[in-house]
Amino acid sequence: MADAAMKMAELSARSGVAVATIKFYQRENLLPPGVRTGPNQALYGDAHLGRIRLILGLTEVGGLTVAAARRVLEAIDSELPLPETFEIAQHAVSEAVDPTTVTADALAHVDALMAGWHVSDDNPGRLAAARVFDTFTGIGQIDAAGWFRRYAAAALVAAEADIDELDARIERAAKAEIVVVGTALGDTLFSGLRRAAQEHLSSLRYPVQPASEI
Amino acid sequence: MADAAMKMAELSARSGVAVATIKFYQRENLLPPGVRTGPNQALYGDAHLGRIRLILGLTEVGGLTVAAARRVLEAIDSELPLPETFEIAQHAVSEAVDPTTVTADALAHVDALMAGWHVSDDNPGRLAAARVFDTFTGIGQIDAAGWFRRYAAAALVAAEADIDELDARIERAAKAEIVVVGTALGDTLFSGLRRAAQEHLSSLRYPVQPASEI
DNA sequence: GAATGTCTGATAGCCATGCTATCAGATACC
DNA sequence: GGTATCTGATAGCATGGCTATCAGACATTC
Repeated sequence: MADAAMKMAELSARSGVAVATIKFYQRENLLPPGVRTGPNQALYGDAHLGRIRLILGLTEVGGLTVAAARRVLEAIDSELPLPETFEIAQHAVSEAVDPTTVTADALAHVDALMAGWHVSDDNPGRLAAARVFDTFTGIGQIDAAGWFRRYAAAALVAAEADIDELDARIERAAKAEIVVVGTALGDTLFSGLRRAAQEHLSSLRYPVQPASEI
Repeated sequence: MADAAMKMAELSARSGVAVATIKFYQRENLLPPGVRTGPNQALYGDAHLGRIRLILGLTEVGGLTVAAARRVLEAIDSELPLPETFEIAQHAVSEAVDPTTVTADALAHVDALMAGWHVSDDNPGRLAAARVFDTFTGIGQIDAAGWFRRYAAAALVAAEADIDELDARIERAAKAEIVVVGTALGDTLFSGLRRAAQEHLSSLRYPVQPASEI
C-alpha cells in the first residue's frame, strides 16, 4: 500500500469522488497536479488520496467553502512560520466581520471577558463574538454577560486542548496540518458535543413526566 | 414607541432590509403577514420589526439557511413543550448526518466520552461528533482522544450555561426564543471566543522572538 | 500496427440558495 | 382627481459547487 501510483480512474474510485470533481479541485488549486508521464497522462499517489480526504474533511465536515479550503491548504503547503499558518487558518474559517458593524459597547463587553488575554484588535474571533453580543441585545435578550463569561471559560479549555495537540507534533508539516484541521473541525466537534450535553442536562433538569406541559 | 403601526416602506427603512427581501421572507413563511386593511394594504407592528431582526441574527450571525431559520421560527411560534422546541432547534442548526456514514468505532469513542450522559442515539450532535472523529482518523491524525475529552468538558460548561439561561426566563415564549437563539448563536460565539483564546495561548507559549523561525 | 478504450484539459451547463427587479392593478391621501 | 405608494405574483440574477461533454492524445491488446 506504500506510495501506490495510480491514474485518475483509480484515484476517483479509491476516494469515492467523481473524476470531474477531482478535476474541479485541481482547477481550483486544492489538489496539486499528478506527475505527468506524457502530454495527456499523469500519475497520482497516496499523497493525492490523502489530500482529497483532507479537502472533504474541511469542506463537508468543517463546512469550509472551496475558497476557504484553498487558503487553508496553501497555508499548510507554505513554509511559513507556524503562527502565520495559524492566523491564516483562523481567518479562513471565520467569515469576515466588518469591524464597523459592531458597536463599541459590544467590543468593550467582549474585551472585558478577555481581560488578561493577549489578543490583537483584529482577531476575527473577537469581532465575531462582539457581533453575537450585538445580535443578542438587538433581539431584546439582555443580561447575557453570565452566559458569555461561561462560554469564554469553555473556549479557553478548548483552546488549551488545541495548543497541546500542536505541541505534541514535531514536524512542521504535522503541526501545520493539525492547526488547520483543528481550527476547522474544532467548531464542528464542539457544536456536536454541546448538543449532546444540552440533551443530557436538559433531561436531568426537566425530567420527562407523563403529560408534562411546560 | 410602543406598538408602532407602519406600512411596508417604514418597516423596510427601520429594519434596513429591502422591501423585496421582506416580501421574500413573507413568502418563505419566516415573517407573518401584516394586518390587512384592504385588498392591497397591510400594517406591520413592532413584532414584525423584532422578527426581522431575529431572522437576520439567525441567518447572518448564526449562519442558518433560510429553510433552517423557518423550522426554528415555527418551533418558537408553536405551543409545543419546551423539550420538543429544543429538539427542533437542535436539528435545524445541525446539518443532518447520515448515520450510516459514521463508523461504529467512532460512535463508540464518542459514547465513551459521554459516559454517564443521557443522550439519545439519534442526537444530531452525537453523530456530528462521531463524524469528526472519523474525519480525524481518516486524515491520519491519531491519538485525538485527549483532544476530544477536553472538548467534551468544554461543551458541558457551555451547555450548563445554556440551560441556566433558559431557567432564568419565565414565560414559554421567552424560553423558546432563548433556546433557539442560544442554540444557533452559541456555536458562533464559541468559535469566536476560541479563536481569541487560541491567539492568547499561542502568544504565551510561542512568544514572538526576533527572527524566530518555526 | 491498428482497434478499442482510457486519459487529458477546456468549456459549458446545471441546480440550489438567497435575494432583487419589474409589473399591473388597487389604494392612500392631499 | 391625480400622484405616490401599496399589494401579490412572477421572473431574473449572482454565487457556489459541482457535473457533463468534447476533441484530441495515449495505452494496451491482439
